[in-house]
Amino acid sequence: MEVHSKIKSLLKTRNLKITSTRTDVLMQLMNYKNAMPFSLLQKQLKDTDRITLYRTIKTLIEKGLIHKAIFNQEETYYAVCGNTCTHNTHTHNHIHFKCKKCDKVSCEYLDKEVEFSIKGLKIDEVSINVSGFCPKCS
Amino acid sequence: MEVHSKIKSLLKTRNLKITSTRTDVLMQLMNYKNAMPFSLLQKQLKDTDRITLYRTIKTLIEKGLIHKAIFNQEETYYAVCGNTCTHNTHTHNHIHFKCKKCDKVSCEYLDKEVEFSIKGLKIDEVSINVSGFCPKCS
DNA sequence: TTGCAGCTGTAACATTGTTGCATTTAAAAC
DNA sequence: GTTTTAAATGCAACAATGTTACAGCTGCAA
Repeated sequence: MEVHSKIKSLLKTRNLKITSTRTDVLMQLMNYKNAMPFSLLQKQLKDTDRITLYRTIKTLIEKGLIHKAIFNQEETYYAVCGNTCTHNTHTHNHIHFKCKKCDKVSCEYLDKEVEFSIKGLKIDEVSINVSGFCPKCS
Repeated sequence: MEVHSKIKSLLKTRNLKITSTRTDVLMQLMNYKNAMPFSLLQKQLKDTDRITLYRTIKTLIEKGLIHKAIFNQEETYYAVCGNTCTHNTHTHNHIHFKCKKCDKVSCEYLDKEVEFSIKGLKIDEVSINVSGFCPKCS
């Protein structure tokens, strides 16, 4: 399916109106090979109001269409979710990698889901962020 | 060794002057059984200037005496490091756990260090944050 | 084509954190 | 115990990031 139709269908299945901001955001994230920093998203969509952008992102996250990656308190990055995410389950068998040199953030998929068990604790969400050097920067 | 002397010695080994703010911060973190949210630290040390507190924390992190835990973009939590941390190596064979109900954040130590290998990437820092329910809240 | 729920833009505000600069203080040197 | 000074502190100003309230606009269903 062509990207634009795919976006429309994604929005429709979540009962979201097809607005230009939503389409633009999803388009940007889909075409960007890594997780996209907010500042870049804002730059690319410079005619879109900052607040609208925040609200759009919030909605898309809530509906399981995109997710965010944060390393410490640095800039927030966004990426589209796989098919497994819905409004109530963000299943992420992936982790986030950030290159310390070029700052690129990417989603890395793992063969097996990482499991933790710590006595006494009922764990239901795991977030793993690793940093190091990407192929280009090593 | 008594806590106050221990703090003095910790600061001395890092060539840090023994100031009341530094002593107070370390005292608070050492006496608090979990990782302490910044707001609480600020409340406990309400006579200390906010900026000084930020700078003190920054220094203590740089010297490997404390570390921070962040879940998404929520409040920052701080905890004292184990003996293995220095100014250039924050060795953490521990992960951070946040209870979704009571918001307590704790450091959980793992038997074995978690290792990741993803083809092409040179990984050198791993940060793992899990959330769920603590014994009291399950 | 019309009605309206819900999306958008503007303004105002809150929080978190940083920087510059003048003053104070820890602790080394005397 | 005094003096000295590099480092630490407190204040003011600022920047970034994000939220809320409200009036106006728009997607889309009837």
